Amino acid sequence: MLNRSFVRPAARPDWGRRPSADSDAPPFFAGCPGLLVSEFSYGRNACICAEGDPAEYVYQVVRGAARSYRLLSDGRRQIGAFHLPGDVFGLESGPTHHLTIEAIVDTTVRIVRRRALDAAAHADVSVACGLWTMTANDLRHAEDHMLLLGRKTAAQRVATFLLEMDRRLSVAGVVALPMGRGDIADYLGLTLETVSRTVSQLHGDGTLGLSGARQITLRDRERLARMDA
Amino acid sequence: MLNRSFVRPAARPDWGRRPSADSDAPPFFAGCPGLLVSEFSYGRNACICAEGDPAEYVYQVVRGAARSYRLLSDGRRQIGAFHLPGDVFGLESGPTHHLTIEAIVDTTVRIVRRRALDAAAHADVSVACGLWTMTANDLRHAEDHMLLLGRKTAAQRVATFLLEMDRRLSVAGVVALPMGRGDIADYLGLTLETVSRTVSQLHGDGTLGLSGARQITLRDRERLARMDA
DNA sequence: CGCGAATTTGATCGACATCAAGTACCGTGG
DNA sequence: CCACGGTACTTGATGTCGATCAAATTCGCG
Repeated sequence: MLNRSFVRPAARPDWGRRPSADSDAPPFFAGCPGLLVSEFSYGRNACICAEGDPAEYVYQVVRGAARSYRLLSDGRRQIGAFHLPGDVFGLESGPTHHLTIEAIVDTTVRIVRRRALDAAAHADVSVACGLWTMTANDLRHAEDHMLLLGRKTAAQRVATFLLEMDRRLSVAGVVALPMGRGDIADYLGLTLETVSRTVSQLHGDGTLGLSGARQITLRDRERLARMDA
Repeated sequence: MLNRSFVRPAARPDWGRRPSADSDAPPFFAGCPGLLVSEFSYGRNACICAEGDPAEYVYQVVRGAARSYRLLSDGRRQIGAFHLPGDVFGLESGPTHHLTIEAIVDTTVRIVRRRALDAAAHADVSVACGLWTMTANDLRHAEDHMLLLGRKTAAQRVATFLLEMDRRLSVAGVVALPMGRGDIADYLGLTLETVSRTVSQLHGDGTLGLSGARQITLRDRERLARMDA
């Protein structure tokens, strides 16, 4: 039943802390005066926050990527979302995190205290609406993903995934995936072998170009979109 | 591929409109002065709102039940949630609905205008937080459901479903399901035959008591919870 | 009571999982 | 720069769970 190597979340690393600095990622709650933002880095596979932890911080990816997931008792894992540069994650309405979140590669994030954000929301309704909108966007993504997990075929899942990553991180027509086949499989509710086979097939029929397993060129977005249904 | 009869959403019925009245369901945004609440009824399988519609109203179930879902182009359907008495649904942060919502049985809802709610949220931060919290609760449910759809076995899905319905609508130890096997299947990402077989098996081994297909007694919640993993 | 819809049950099929090698890739150290 | 080792990925053979196809039954309701 265990379909992956089971890496227990590591303790939060202390290295990498550095003073807040400007960067090229989009602003994090710009226009909120007095919101203290700091930067923090995590090594590959480091745990950023665990299910059940008090939700003390909200995060924004500056560089790198993260995965958030839930586990079944036997280790089966469902990744609910990938967080890429610019994305905000770890935002909760309640007191604790519902998902475990780990860095996929070496990752730098900005963080703000949840309490500070609450205060800003109370002072300014537009901040409160911003928080609501971010959660609503996450909900919309989850709704789309439920349709994928419940009803799409393996080929459709992979096509949807590639189009999503193309939209979110393609540069010069090339998608440079930060995550491996195992993470993709746990995101799509498949096994890594099925993901690999499906990608190979799309490569074989010319829909994809590959330069290494993680450098993918979408040669036929039309066809991918048609598969997606 | 079509795994269900395909009923196109009916037009919103006009019958059933009645003056706002107190009822036994929990209060709908209690403590918001000047929020005009009215009541509205829908027949079995009537469409309450469709994907893409402007999100003009927010709803609360008074009596009955509703399903919200998305469709693939070939008619495969994924139900994201069931809405039972007391539940608020159709709440959007953006301008349009993302899911189609239909009455499962004859259903009465309370409605408030989305604009009125926005106004109340701007006047009172606690209302804004309440809206955020409701969306966050929906998100949590969706996260749980992604784990179910992506990684649980058929038996685990049915067990999870029965425990959810037990929690949400059991009266005197009996769960009276408003929805049929087809709706359950589209909620759990299975076929109706698989749902039926799994329920039959749980009945056979004494875990469930049945009085008609939709009157279910959970005789062994412990076992269901253990199956659920 | 009788009709149509919902549900159950049975037989078979197929998509994806599992088990099992083999191969490519990448970082490290010689 | 290349050899090495480990991890990630690919590919192949086989198995299985749930889907599909196809009848019975049963249920709910007029």
